[in-house]
Amino acid sequence: MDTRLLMGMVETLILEIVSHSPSYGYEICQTAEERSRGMFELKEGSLYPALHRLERQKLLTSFWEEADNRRRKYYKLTAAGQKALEARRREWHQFSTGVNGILGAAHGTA
Amino acid sequence: MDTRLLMGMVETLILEIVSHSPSYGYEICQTAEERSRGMFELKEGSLYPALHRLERQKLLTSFWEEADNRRRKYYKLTAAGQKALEARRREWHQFSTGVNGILGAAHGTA
DNA sequence: CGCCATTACTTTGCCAGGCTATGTATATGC
DNA sequence: GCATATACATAGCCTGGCAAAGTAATGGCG
Repeated sequence: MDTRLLMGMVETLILEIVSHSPSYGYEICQTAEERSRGMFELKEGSLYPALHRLERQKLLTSFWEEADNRRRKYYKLTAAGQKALEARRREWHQFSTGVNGILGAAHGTA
Repeated sequence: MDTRLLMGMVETLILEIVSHSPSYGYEICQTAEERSRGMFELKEGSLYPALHRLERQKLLTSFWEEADNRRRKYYKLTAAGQKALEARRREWHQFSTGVNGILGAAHGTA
């Protein structure tokens, strides 16, 4: 898997995962891996900076919580984050339609 | 359209377009735009360097040709290029499946 | 005939954002 | 005690898309 493909998608995936219920970095990684059936292993060096960017952009807010004797930084979607997620969803849809328009053409590949 | 999404796809799109019949930079741009229905406007600063990379990797070969009083550098797929294209096709399929596994989940979006 | 748009290729340099690697800290198990 | 898993953070590398600028030839228009 060429990780370059992930460019620009990491934030979208985070927004999506957090949109279901607040989550924290370590768990977001695992969720991404599970829900993509092993396709995406978000690396710490991509994940945490992305979370910080999203928070700076006010698409996420964070709060620390103690559970299982673990200190965790939970992130939850803001209203703006919800809107951004919807926009990114549409963007992904357009993008993949565009790619399929090229890759799929004259191949019956669908 | 977040152009970051294109990361890593430009080469694949070029391989695909050239696979039908040899083409040259300017025409590849137009083909990409048409076949993606205006989604992708490959920029010169991405296109030409990508063509050169692909040639260095021996996935494409080039030849100059004069037509319509225009000097054009045509590129055609090599056997290795054909294999690479198939691999990238599969990669794209996996990637988009992975993304849809996350974005599509619990939304019936498909 | 001069000027500009279009076609056509190339290259420089910027910058976003993925990754590796490293560092910190705590809990649990052996 | 020490290794491993959990958990967060950051510095620095490197890829590759983009804007912008340069080169050049063609053809149309006034």
